Amino acid sequence: MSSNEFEARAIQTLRDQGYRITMPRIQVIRVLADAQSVLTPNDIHAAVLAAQGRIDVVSVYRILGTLEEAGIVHHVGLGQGYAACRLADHSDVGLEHVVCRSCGTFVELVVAEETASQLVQQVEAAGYALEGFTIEVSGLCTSCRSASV
Amino acid sequence: MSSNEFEARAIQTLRDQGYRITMPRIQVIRVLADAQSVLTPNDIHAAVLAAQGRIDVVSVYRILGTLEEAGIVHHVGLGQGYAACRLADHSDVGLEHVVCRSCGTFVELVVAEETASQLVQQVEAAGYALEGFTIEVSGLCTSCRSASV
DNA sequence: CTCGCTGCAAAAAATTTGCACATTG
DNA sequence: CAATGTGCAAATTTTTTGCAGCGAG
Repeated sequence: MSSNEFEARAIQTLRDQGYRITMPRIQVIRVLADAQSVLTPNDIHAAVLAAQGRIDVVSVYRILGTLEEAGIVHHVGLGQGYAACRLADHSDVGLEHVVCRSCGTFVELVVAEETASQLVQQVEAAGYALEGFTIEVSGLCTSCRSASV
Repeated sequence: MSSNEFEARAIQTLRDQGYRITMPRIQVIRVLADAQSVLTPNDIHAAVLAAQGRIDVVSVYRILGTLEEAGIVHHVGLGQGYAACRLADHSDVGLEHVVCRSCGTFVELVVAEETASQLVQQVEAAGYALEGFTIEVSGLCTSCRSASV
């Protein structure tokens, strides 16, 4: 999906859900559409200003909430919290958490050869009502790698 | 791994890496070991106090940093940031991000039938130096579900 | 005894809230 | 025009930093 397609789609989605189409919203959508990286509310605010736009940081927060609710953007990083590594070895592929949105309870799983859909089944079998599913892989991209940061 | 095992292992790990074993550190480890949910630094601080312990929030922050570095705890949620949903449909299994630790660049992938290890290969093929891999599944656990929160 | 770690104090940054005015539909 | 959304001001919360003293090894 191109940047323009994303913008058009996002606006349509907002409209469909009864939200108003306003300049601040368009500006935020545009910044996100063009972004090559994950942005913080602050980043977005700065980007709008840099593009000769005008917006308050507070509005950025509120708009992001709206966009998230409308399913237009993702909040990368489910939440902020620490969890003890209960599983002995997760040096290889990594670890997996099932986090309850309401109480924060989590379960750690080892997933190496299961597919995502199998994983979903397991989670549901464990009694969780699934709401979201995110896989975040962190590392260094090619350019940062060569810059040896 | 039981709560006690976790504590013992964590202390050994710290010792092995040349860190000192101090009361504040033990207290934080103990809270995390007993926790049934993901905790914020604030939560941890409160829990230590509730257990008749004594610690400063600032120390909690610093200790969490140490524990994370030592591989004893995980920081759930790779970071705070928003990303446009570029992929058309991710209503089902979810979406996946590859986020560069340094510049925040990300790539969104669709993963339904790939296994985690296959995914890792893909990521590496895309030029990323893999550092961490987290799958976070969010939903409602059984008890919150019945409480219909 | 020495260096690392902690507490205290304070600054800086991030996020939330209340309210009057502007704007969309 | 009516209701929604925004900006501004300010409070609140979260996180970071500097420094002197305590305590683990």
